[in-house]
Amino acid sequence: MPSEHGLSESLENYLETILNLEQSQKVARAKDIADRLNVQRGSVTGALKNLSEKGYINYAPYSYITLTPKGMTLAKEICFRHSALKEFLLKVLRIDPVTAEETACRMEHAIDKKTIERLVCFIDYIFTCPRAGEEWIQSFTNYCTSGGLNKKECDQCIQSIQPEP
Amino acid sequence: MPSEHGLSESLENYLETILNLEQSQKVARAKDIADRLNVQRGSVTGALKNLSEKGYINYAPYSYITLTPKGMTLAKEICFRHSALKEFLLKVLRIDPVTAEETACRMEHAIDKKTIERLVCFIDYIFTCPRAGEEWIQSFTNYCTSGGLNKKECDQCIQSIQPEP
DNA sequence: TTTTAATGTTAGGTACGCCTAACTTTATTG
DNA sequence: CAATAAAGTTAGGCGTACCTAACATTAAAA
Repeated sequence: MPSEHGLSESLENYLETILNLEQSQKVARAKDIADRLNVQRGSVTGALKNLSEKGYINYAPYSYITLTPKGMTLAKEICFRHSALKEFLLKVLRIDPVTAEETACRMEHAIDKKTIERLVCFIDYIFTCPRAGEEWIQSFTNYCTSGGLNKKECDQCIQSIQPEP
Repeated sequence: MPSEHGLSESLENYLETILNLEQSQKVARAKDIADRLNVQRGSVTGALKNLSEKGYINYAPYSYITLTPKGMTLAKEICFRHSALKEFLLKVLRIDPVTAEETACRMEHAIDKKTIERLVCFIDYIFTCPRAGEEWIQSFTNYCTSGGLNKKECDQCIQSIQPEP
């Protein structure tokens, strides 16, 4: 079992896609799942049967697909991991949107609950703590490109975050 | 192809293990690879053939295994991803060592070059920038457990990082 | 409503990555 | 140097996750 709950990366992706489709369209159709996951329609059927057997979706041939409560819970969890990772990549590391999306898509299956919660908290901390924040991240991107910091700029920087008297 | 170079997660793990064994022992023996990856000896042979065909290792039946230059480069890259991720989990997020190791092991196959470089730079920045640093991370762990910051403490905190006059 | 198009399913095939069990080769040691 | 142990290989099997192509069903259009 690749992940904590025992679903393969592939099945996690199906579940996630089903939730996304339920939200944007009203129903998840096999064709749309196939399109989003870049697989053939035939492949979807097998995955759906598998998810159904494991109790994550309600599935009957030729009928609509819905998530069971269990499936919904897990699907939301996966989506949450995805968006948390993407937010970190985008807003903290300032990775370009395309790479951020792709990377989040892969990493979401590898990260455990404890770590994702910690990561979310960290993002929160960065944008709450006055020692960090938006400009601090901006300074990070400068640090990355122009390589390094210098004492004078640092002193000025610290002055600039003094609390109002 | 799961990763940028086209090796599966499984084969990446073999390559990484071979490098680790080359470094600790002098040679990588199939038995040791099997032990480290928790697979049977028979499974190793197949993987070695595969890696050999793809040009990552020198392999002949019943002889020692060595990395080709190409294999060495990639193996080092994988190890680098592993250690960078682990460092982030340990020193920044302050995840416990066991979880950090396990999570790094999984995430190392999902993260791309651009992102890992950025992450390394970010860790660097955190421990270089006077607005961040060790105590800032410590304060993060407090933030996580006791939930939140308050203005007074924040003001004091900022005072405490004033540059020497 | 009947034809046609779109969608969904089935069946058979491939590749991967593991397993076990039998066998071969190499190493150890009495 | 032979007997035995350890390590490596092979062969056959299983589950996953795809594919294609043919077929079934449902939906849309004439």
